[in-house]
Amino acid sequence: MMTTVRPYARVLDRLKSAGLRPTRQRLALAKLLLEDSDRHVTAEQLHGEAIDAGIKVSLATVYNTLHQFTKAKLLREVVVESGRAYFDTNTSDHHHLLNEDTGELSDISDSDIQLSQLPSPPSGTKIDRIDIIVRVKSDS
Amino acid sequence: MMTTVRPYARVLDRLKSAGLRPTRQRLALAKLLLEDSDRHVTAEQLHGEAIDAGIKVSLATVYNTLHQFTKAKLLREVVVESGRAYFDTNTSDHHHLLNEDTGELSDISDSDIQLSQLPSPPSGTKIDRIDIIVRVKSDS
DNA sequence: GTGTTTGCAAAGTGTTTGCAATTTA
DNA sequence: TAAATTGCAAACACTTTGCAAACAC
Repeated sequence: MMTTVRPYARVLDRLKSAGLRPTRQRLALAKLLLEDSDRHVTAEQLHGEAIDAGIKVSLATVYNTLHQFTKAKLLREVVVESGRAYFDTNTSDHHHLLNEDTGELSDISDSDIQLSQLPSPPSGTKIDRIDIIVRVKSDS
Repeated sequence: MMTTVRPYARVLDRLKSAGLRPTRQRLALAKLLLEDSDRHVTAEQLHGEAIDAGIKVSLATVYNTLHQFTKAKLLREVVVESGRAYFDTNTSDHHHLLNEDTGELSDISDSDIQLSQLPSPPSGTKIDRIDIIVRVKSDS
């Protein structure tokens, strides 16, 4: 019992400290998402998982929730292709490897990639974030 | 006269060597696109420019043409946000700087950014391309 | 109770497709 | 004239929105 209660409490605290009311749907989605630390999901995928898990939630709410979580820094949005939004449960500094054949997206830890030279940002601006996507394909 | 004929011929040759029939629409779009070397356009933008220039072309044809040009390596697609495709007239190795406040996208030359360490691609795959997007915002 | 959140369906993007009419070589 | 290309409208995938009902505090 403890083993199920503890992660639930952890998720609840994370929602609370993000200023998000721990509603039934948000808690359930947060549990699905935040329990694992290296997930890349689309809204559609997460909705499917929630339904499979017996959670009654609409796709619109999944979208809204994903954006609220992103704004609260519980998630990060990754843009790899136009027309589909991926959300990453790993919010620490890191980059991505995309298999163009399979569409599979995986993390590259910040320490596995080194930028030794950077342009200086135009005056009046500062660097918000640097996204690196290493696109690979079958070498056959 | 010469000054207008020459770029037209250049564009015509580029279409021909890409194996694309130089139709009226393709020639016109190619002229709009390929004359300048650092453009980032959306289909909608280019369609607007074509109409303004008095070229009769449909949005569907603009989309088709952009994709044909991309396949023929006359353009390169840049993914900066989900839900909108940008096409870059600069097909050489380079990266991008995105102003998140204005949406403005500009080039970073390959020599202004140095990757000193890279992960090795998973076995059976090879690196196709590395996309780096430096996202900046107002520092106020 | 009061303000927030939800679900639904409807509307909104941006993009692609099917097919008859047109154009090109 | 044969094959490729075009335009249109309709279909598409993904995402957002408006609003009444349900819920959390």
